[in-house]
Amino acid sequence: MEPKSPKSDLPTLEDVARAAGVSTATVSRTLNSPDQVSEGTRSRVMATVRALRYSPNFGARALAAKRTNTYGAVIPTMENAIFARGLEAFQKVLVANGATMLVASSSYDPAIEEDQIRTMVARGADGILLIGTQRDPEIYDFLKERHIPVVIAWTGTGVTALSCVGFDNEDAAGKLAAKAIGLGHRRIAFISAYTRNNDRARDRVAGVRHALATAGLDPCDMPLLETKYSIQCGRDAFVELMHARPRPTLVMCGNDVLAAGAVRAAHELGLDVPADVSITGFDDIELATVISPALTTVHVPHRKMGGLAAEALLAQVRDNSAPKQTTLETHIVVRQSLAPPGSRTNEMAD
Amino acid sequence: MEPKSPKSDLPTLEDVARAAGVSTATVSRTLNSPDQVSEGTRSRVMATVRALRYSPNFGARALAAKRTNTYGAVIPTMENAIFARGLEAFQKVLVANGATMLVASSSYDPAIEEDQIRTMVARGADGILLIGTQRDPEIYDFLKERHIPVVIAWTGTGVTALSCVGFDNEDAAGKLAAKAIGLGHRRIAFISAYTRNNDRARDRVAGVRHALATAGLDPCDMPLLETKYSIQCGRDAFVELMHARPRPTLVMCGNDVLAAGAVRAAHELGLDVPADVSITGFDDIELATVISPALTTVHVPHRKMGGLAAEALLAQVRDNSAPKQTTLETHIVVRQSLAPPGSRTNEMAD
DNA sequence: TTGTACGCGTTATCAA
DNA sequence: TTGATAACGCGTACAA
Repeated sequence: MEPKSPKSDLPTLEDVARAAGVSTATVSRTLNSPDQVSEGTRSRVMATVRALRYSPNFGARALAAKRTNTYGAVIPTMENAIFARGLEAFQKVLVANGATMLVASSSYDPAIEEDQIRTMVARGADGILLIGTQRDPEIYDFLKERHIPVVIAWTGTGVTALSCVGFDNEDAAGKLAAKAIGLGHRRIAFISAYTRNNDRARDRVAGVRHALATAGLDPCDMPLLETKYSIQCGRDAFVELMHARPRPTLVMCGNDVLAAGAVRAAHELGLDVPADVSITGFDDIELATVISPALTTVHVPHRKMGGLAAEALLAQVRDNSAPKQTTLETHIVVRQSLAPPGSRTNEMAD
Repeated sequence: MEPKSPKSDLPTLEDVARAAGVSTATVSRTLNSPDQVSEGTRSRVMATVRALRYSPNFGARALAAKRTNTYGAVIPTMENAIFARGLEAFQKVLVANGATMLVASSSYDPAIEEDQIRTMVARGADGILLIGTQRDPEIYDFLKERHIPVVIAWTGTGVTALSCVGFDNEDAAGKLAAKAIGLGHRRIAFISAYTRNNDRARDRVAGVRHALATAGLDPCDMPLLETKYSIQCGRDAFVELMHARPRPTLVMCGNDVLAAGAVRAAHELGLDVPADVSITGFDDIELATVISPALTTVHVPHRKMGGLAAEALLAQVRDNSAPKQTTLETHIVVRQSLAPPGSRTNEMAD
């Protein structure tokens, strides 16, 4: 072993202080609360800072200030457009406020997620963004014990002591189902993401069932398939559901990705969408607009959610403000994939 | 000001040491290099660590060890599937090695990117992942001066002193163009992402031009439109290109997103793809398989790139190994959007 | 407005 | 194998 990491020879606060002919305290103040320093010294110090290309040492700063200005985000995966969007917005707000983002993904695995959360804490995250409420309660105690503010996104229900910014998955899915029922659909099938560790997915199923019951239909009659998050899986599930006789007139999907797979499968089976079978999605990602027919789906304000989550977290950390629950509105986006059952219209849709 | 952030009352190394009846040094060793500690004390210390729910203080650790085990990734945007994939893989490898990822996005803005890079450094990143080579040379000096290893991804050309893991954008685009020319295409147009701060985009254009020249065609004749990264922009660009007479028989796109927009525009114009006009993409993201016709495109191993980038960075930081250039292979994925020109079974073109 | 001086929680060197 | 103890670089009462 030799020079190792000669990260040394970098100027320190003291170097700057000496060069500028002031104390380290003054340099520190100049950097952190400029208005406590007189115009003259301030500019002199700043000049020296630039001249020496000084940059504060992160560890030292964190140690002394007990704050890292770093926030963690633990999400299922970045490869899902809805989280990518949310994260991007989360990060932008953070940066706009001089903070930085740590990211970890859990692959929807609760054990990994817990690990990642602990890692975030160990890495000195000042606050943490989590997706959904579904996890071992112990982890919440852990976070509380360490006074780490948390904001939960993508779910707006069932959260009390924590900040959250989300929407009502159940209600949104229910409204879409109600609309379809109003159109005349009775035989409705559902393709869902795995509900085991996913409260959002579960809520969406529940919403549809509720709508069914409200319409006097038996929710238990609804064929339901759970599967992984991928186009291919949506495709396979759709094929399987189409074996039922009589066939469903509508296949609702827990998200747009599954719905895209369903649409493809329909084409492969020689079925016209929506003439032979209607399909709906959820999320309203770009994908929904690109396939044909374009998906009727539920629009979820992912970016807004990410941005608000960051603001909520920052408020808790910087202003020590209380946790706040925010519920955002969703709305149904009507496109071509949903039509009344058995409606073989000609393809001149708008 | 009041209690602020009572992040106190957390156990420290010293607390553990006292409780376990050993010195702080021993506790530290137990945690960081267990094999330097005897079996007996080790288990005793570990027990106390668990009992006290001790977790090392990040700032203190970073200050003393001069290392954060944190790596930064500065990318154009997470909302682009290719970067999301790469990042996900990058992060996974990092986690597998006990490290954590910081993320910042630049929105393709060089000034913002530079800022983010500096922030990463200020946040104590041990190494940094950058996309492409295109940036102010000064920033490289800055990084070198601070001994921060860098790995550049998405480009495999023109890098010498730094680690990189990428592929030959020019060559890949050239091969696809050559294939199309072989199919008989002569009037080829190109829709590119803005090339101004994007070496990948520029290389792809260059590759096509080169293929044209090789085939005895004049590269300057190729209509070229630069636009933003979005389906809508791809759509608009395509419409504009189709005003030319004679029309191009093939519109190549710098990426799959633009190509998806082009395909949509073709439909809107009543043009059949590929009978009336062929379209190609680049990247091979899921989108390419979902639209119809599915895109003939260039497959780029985004995940592999991200994973290798992490390994390269870790190697440089932990083993102080030398920068390494890695070039990955791409290949053409043949789907339905590219066919010989005028291959409409019957009917004449205007 | 500025300076002094201490403490923050670890790591790592050196002895024992 | 273990223990003292000196850095590490900065923030911040407190004093001037």
